[in-house]
Amino acid sequence: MNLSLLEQHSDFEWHIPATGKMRVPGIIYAERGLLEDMDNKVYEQVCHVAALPGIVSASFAMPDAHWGYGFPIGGVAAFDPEAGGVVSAGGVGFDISCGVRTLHTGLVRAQVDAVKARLADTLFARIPAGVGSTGPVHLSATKIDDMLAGGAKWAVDQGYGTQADLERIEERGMAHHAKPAAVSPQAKKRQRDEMGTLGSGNHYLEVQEVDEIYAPSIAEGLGLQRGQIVVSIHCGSRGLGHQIGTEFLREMVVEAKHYGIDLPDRELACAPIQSELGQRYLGAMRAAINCALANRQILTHLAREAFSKVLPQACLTLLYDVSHNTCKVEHHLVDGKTKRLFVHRKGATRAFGPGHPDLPDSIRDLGQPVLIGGSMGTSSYVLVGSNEGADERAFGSACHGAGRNMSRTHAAARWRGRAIVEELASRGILIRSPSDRGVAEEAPGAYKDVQAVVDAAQAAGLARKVVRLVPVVCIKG
DNA sequence: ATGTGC
Repeated sequence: MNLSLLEQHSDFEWHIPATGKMRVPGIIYAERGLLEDMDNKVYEQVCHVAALPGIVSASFAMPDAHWGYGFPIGGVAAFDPEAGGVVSAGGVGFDISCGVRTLHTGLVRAQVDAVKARLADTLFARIPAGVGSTGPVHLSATKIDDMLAGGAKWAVDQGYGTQADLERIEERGMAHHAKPAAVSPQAKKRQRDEMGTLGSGNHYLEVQEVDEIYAPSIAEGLGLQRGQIVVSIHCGSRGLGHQIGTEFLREMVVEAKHYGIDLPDRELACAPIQSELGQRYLGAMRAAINCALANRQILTHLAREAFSKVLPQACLTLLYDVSHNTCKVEHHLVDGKTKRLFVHRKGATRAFGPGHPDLPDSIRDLGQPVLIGGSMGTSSYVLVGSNEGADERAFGSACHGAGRNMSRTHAAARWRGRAIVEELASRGILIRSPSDRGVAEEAPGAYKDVQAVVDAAQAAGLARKVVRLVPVVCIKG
């Protein structure tokens, strides 16, 4: 990115003044090195989002931002329905409610090392992974509607997990005001056999060791100690979310001119929040959020079954589950007034600070866990939201992962999946994946340095580092 | 991300 286009406000905050059709400024949180490596497309996309109707405060980008469809991945934007604000399918992303959950296991590293290969093989046999993978659950048309309305709560009611799990999921495991009727038959059909599957791309189930502690008292409060083993699951709403994104994007492009919206880029197709189309998309998107929450809940059940075969002393309890592709209704302070806003986070994590009323009682004083998935073979991090006084950054948001810095095509041409698996195995990290090409596309070298991203997020005041996690076993989609 | 590509 051309830094001469930006106004530097601090080492970690850069502004794009509102010019031309921009209604608000752009704000990018990153240090100089990350910014220099960012595609100029991120700059263009932040500016385009700033031109959408009803946007408030600023168009934000997180330190892991990269070029996405319409909105940058790592983008945050909030819209006021009272001021003609819009909802955008491209602002949520295709993989609606893609997210990460992390589970305690009660195990330490030595216990896993003793059975590591068997654990990897058992998880790989149990966890459906890859393009078009199907799962152990098959849903009739009416059952699908129950799932779309009930989310992880529905999954727990079906026997996949416990009530205690629900406490540690955003919105207690269920998005309200989901409208299964707004989801097309085609989207439902695609999802019938895909519940409890990882999918492909950057999705994974990883066994990790807590390797470093940065904030001892918060780590203790979250139940995290050095040497402990945790499990993280990264996946989303599979074919259903993708189908909903595709269909509404098409409809929003066609309808935009009827609503009098001048699109800076057709990929930013959107509809007024208060319009019929906007409301229908929100209902379908919330159903997809419930699909993703139910999916991660069923995968948790499968992981528990796999652990029980190899390490029966393990007890998998949920630390937290956070979605990073969403549009949510939240109340935030804008120009001294509390407003009801529709906050789009695309490749960005909610990061509420300590004391927020939406956090579970048991961890409210610590702040919301922010789960940052690293690239394959590198570290992941647990952060917590921070309250930087009244000056809440980006509506309480933080980064979501390392962020790509190379296209999938480029990565697949440069690396061989098998060589990467062997190299990681030599370092004690066991990868199991159905796809060599998929592994090559996810080569660690195709991603930004996750440590630089997390350090920038902390320095910018978006969130606070708590622990680092290193991979032991990775089931890769 | 995706029964991967209008």
